This record gives sequence, C-alpha cells and structure tokens, in this order.
Amino acid sequence: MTTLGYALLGLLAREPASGYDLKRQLQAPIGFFWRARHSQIYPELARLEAIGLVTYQVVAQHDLPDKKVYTITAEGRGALRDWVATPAEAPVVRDEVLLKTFSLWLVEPAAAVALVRDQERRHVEQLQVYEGLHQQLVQRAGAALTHWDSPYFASYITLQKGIGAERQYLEWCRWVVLLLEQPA
Amino acid sequence: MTTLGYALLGLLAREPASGYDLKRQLQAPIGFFWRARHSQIYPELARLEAIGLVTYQVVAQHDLPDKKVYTITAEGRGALRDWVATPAEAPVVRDEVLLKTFSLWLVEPAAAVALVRDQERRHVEQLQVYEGLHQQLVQRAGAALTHWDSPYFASYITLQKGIGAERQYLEWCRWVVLLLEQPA
DNA sequence: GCTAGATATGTCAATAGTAACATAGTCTAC
DNA sequence: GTAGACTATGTTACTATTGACATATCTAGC
Repeated sequence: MTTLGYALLGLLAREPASGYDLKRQLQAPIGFFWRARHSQIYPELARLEAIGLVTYQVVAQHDLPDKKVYTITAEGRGALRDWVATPAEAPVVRDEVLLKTFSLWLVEPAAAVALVRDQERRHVEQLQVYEGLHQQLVQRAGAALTHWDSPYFASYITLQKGIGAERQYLEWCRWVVLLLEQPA
Repeated sequence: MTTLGYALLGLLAREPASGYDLKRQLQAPIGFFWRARHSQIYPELARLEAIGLVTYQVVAQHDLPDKKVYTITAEGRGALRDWVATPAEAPVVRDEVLLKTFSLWLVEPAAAVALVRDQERRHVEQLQVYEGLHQQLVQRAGAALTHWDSPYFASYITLQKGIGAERQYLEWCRWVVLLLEQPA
C-alpha cells in the first residue's frame, strides 16, 4: 500500500466520492499536507479496488458526464485504522522559496522583496481558504466538533494545523520584507 | 537544471565542499526545506561538473579517505543568481502525521495521543538543533548578520523560518494532546 | 453553430527520489 | 585482532510523481 492509497481511504472513510471529487479534495482541504494529480489518483483507485479496499458504482448524471462513485469497504476501513495506529514518518518539505531565500544574498534587495511578497500573497490566499473551511466546519459539525471519534473533530484539528502554519509563514514573510526594506 | 542542482549550488556558493559534506548539510541546516540522499547528490554533482557550473579537486587526507572538494564556478554563481530572481513554485509538504491525524477519529484516544506525542518529541529535538545552529550563526556572523548581501543574513532568515515552523508544530501537538486527554 | 470552460476518466513517457547493493580506508573500544 | 561506527564515493533497480496526451459530456455565452 502507498501513502496516497491511505490518503484516499481517509477521504472515502468520510463519504463516498468520485476520482474527480478526490482530486479536488487533494488540492484544497488536505492539499497542505498531501498532494496528488489525477494521473496518480485514478490508477491508485483502481489498485484499491483490485485489492478489495474500495468498491465503485457508475452513477449517471442528467446534466453532467457519468462518474464512478467509490465507497470504502469494511476491509478498507480496517486497513486505514491499522495504518493510523502505526508510527509515522517525519514530514518532508520541499519549499523552493526557502531554497531561494538561502541564496538571497546574491540578488539585489528589490528582487528579494519581490520574491517574498509573491509568497506572502500566496499565503494570504491560502489562509483565507482555510479560514473559510473552518467556518463551514464549525457550522456543520455542531457538538461533534470536540468528540474524538467524529470525523469533524479530525478535520478540525488538521485544519487548525494548516491555519497555524499559514499564519506563521505570513508572519515570517512580513518580517523578512521589513528587514529588507529597512534603511541601510 | 534540477532544483536539487540549485540547492547544491546554494551551498557551494558559500564554501567549497565534498559530496559527503553536502549530504550532511541537506540533513541538518537546510534539511527542513529540501532533502536528498547521497544517491541523488553524487550523480547531480557529476552533472553540474559536466556543464561547467562546478569544478572539483581530489584532496588527500592523512587520517581519512580521499575526497572530492567541489567549488562553484563563475557560471555556476551566475546560474544560481538568475534562478533566485525567478518566481518560485508553491511549497510542497508531505506530512504523514497530518494524514494520520485526518483519520484519527478511527482509533482510540490512547493510540492518537501516542502518535502526536511521538511527533512532539521529534519536533522538540529539531527545535534544539535549529536553536543551536542559531547560536553558532549569531556568534560567527557578527555585524554581517543584518547585511542583505551576506550569506549569514540569508542563513539567519531561513533558519528563523525553520525555528518558527518547529515552534508552531510543537504548539499544535500540545494543543491536540490537551484536547485528547480532556475528560469527556 | 461555435467556443470556452467545467466535469469526468483515463494512459504513457519521462523525471525525481528512495532503498539497497557495493567498496574501501580509518578510528576506537573491547 | 576484530567488530562497529564514521568517512567517503559510487551504481542500480525500483517506486513515486509529474506533465503531456487523449477523449467525451454538458453548459453558457457569443
């Protein structure tokens, strides 16, 4: 089993979804800690189906193309639970901006500021997306938000991590710009 | 050119180093935003040498095996500078712990706490490493620490990002444990 | 009628990255 | 002496991931 497989099971454990749905979820709500393109998702779903962790039904839509709606099986849920209880690997980050920051002393402050401001803009947007998701979550979840065995609770705590990370990134961007624009 | 190539140039722009040195630096000081194994580093160095961005000399050591010490060329420095001034890709994170957290509602609180505590331990260690590097940096850099055209400045601001990220991760771990251990 | 864009699902070639294999010199502690 | 650990450099087979290609349906606006 690949990690992406567990990511998909984690989403399907909440509700059935098509490959296309999963693709979108791997961009927005969980995209800040795991990403995948559709060219990786479709074959992975086929593999999960082949080993019996998910099943699917073709659903015809009146106004849109047909879709395959995948559902997690009891075995899939079991496999996911076992995996969660197992120690995790250390996070891996590949941040091109920080890599460029590391060599920032080679370029003029103006170019440096442009780089960091660009990143700042990106994180402002991301923060807004996550805060929107947080609002939705609080409304939908109600009391379940703080129950450890509710998927809302799990969504809530992961989302809080994302919001915290975005805020920290923003603070850093602003601090760097301040340093760079400081009169010499 | 690959991103790893620029990572290596970024390190070599500060001082000449062997593949083994670079391997170590891709673990500790810049490992939190870019990682690579030696099996990726050695071929990449050969490629950089082939296109004239670095050169090397074999250095015999009295007490240790010979090593190849790589030095960045003027072309290498130019290529690095051009790359830094170019807009960067969004950061990519692959965090297995957060992926497991997303499915944390499937396991007992005890198993959940174990997962998060394990991660907490890891980040406590990392934070200590980075804070140690910070101390070293401040001592070595002196006034250069705040000069935009000094490599110390670039190291300083990237390291601050790492320290901030570790602190944020730790805070989150402790907050989650608090929630999970809260009487129901 | 046509075009652009979203929905929807796939394949395939190429690249990036990992894990394992391979070798060899030196140091320290037993 | 020797076993284990660290320095040092490489290759190779495999896996993961990306980017491009490929196709089809439906809606909305021109």
